[in-house]
Amino acid sequence: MAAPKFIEIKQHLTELIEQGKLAEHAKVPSENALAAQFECSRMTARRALTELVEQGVLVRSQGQGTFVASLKSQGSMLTIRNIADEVKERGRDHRVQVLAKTRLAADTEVAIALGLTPGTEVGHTALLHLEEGLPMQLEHRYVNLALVPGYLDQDFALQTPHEYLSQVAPLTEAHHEVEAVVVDRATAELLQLGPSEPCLRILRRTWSRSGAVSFARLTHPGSRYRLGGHLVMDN
Amino acid sequence: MAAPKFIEIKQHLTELIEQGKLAEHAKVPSENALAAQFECSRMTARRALTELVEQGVLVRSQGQGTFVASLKSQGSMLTIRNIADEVKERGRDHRVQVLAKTRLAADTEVAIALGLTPGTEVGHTALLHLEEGLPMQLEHRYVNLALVPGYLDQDFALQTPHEYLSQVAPLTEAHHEVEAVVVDRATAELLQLGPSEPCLRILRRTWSRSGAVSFARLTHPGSRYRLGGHLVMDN
DNA sequence: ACAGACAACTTGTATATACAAGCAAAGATT
DNA sequence: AATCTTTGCTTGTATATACAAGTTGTCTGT
Repeated sequence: MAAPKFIEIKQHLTELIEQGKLAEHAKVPSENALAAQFECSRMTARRALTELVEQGVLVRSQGQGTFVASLKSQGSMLTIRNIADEVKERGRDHRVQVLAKTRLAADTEVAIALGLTPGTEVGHTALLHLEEGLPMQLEHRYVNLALVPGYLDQDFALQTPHEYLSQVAPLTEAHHEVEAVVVDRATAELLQLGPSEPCLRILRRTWSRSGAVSFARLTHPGSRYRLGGHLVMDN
Repeated sequence: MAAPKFIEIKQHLTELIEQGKLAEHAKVPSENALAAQFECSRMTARRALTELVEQGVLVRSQGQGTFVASLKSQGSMLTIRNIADEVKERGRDHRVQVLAKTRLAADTEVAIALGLTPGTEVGHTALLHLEEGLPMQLEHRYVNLALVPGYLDQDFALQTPHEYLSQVAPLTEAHHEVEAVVVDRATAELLQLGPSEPCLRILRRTWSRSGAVSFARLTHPGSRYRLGGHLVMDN
């Protein structure tokens, strides 16, 4: 099945940039030129360009044109890391305790995050990730079983959800939010928090081609975890 | 002069959410309903909704509708944002209180962050950023005066450090870290925190061509601020 | 009471068209 | 040679229209 036209145009331009055929700061074909080339309307071409602008790939200016941006993004905030890999890169031991693995009816927050009707059954896992025997992440994850029917059959002590989902529903898009929170007593005990210790909470939704696959709540002890990010402008 | 219609619709919806007339997870009027209400085309209403979705204010699902996402303030990890712009994009008023503006000798942490010898004099500013009169960021910033001699001559009630530094030392690289922290009593009072409320702290170092320019500690009330990020993989 | 069909609603994608506003290049005038 | 005007290009905003795809509610038949 053919992708939408605006997706084709986005992919085309992204490939030109990746292959060096459109260098940084180079002028990109105009909306009219792309419309002619792809035999679509100017508004369809415009949508492709607008989305690439929002992704930081292009920049544009009324009257002047559209240009390849120079920003390249790196760092753990900008990619979706497998937590086992993060820990191993630090030369540390990673273990998982599987606390729960059930089907349950999606509440409103989970349903909206996954684009489902509230009450729809989803797969839910609760995992405690340990680094050198010390808890450093409590992961609650909700997965759309229509897209990943085998999710609850996996042994997540042996393979992280991220690893499994990467195989069966490769990531195409992610949205995440980071906040500082105070957690409930049970979570505080699981994570072995100090008194009044805050947590860093990451809400992460991921999509594959077929739709929203996973909604994860990742909770880290504030004293033992921080996120890093690194932006480089190549000028 | 009137704002574009799609901007009016965005502001209208943002106000409803802020005033509590549209609660978290509430259903938002449909594209057709908004088009009728604002006497515009469905595509214009759609553009307003689409942009609010991209800002993380709304979430939507084909066939189900459009819903209010989280009410927490959001920033972006993917770009280095000017906080005044973040606040204004939410249709909110941004003010700055200048708490301190001095030269001081860099301690070890600051010196390392800026690539200087401890004891070197740097420019230091302490600013309280307010959104609708409510504190939402305490900014401590240390700037290398060798690279930006005019830093302490600026009026940061009128122009944020980010805006000024963008002019005189354009950003080429940034590194940041995000953590959840408990702050000292003075900071808690400045930010008007609730009891035991944690904070989201962002440590941000930025470089221009000539070297490390700025080291900023940004502290946000955990109850009123979260960071968002959006990744798209073109596979 | 339940299941299936259908209608009505929603968002998603797309096209054609029009005018506004900004910018740059070319041509005309001084 | 310099300046001004005009033209042609660009992006920005907007509308009308159409069909696709997903969801929900209602109605009908069993």
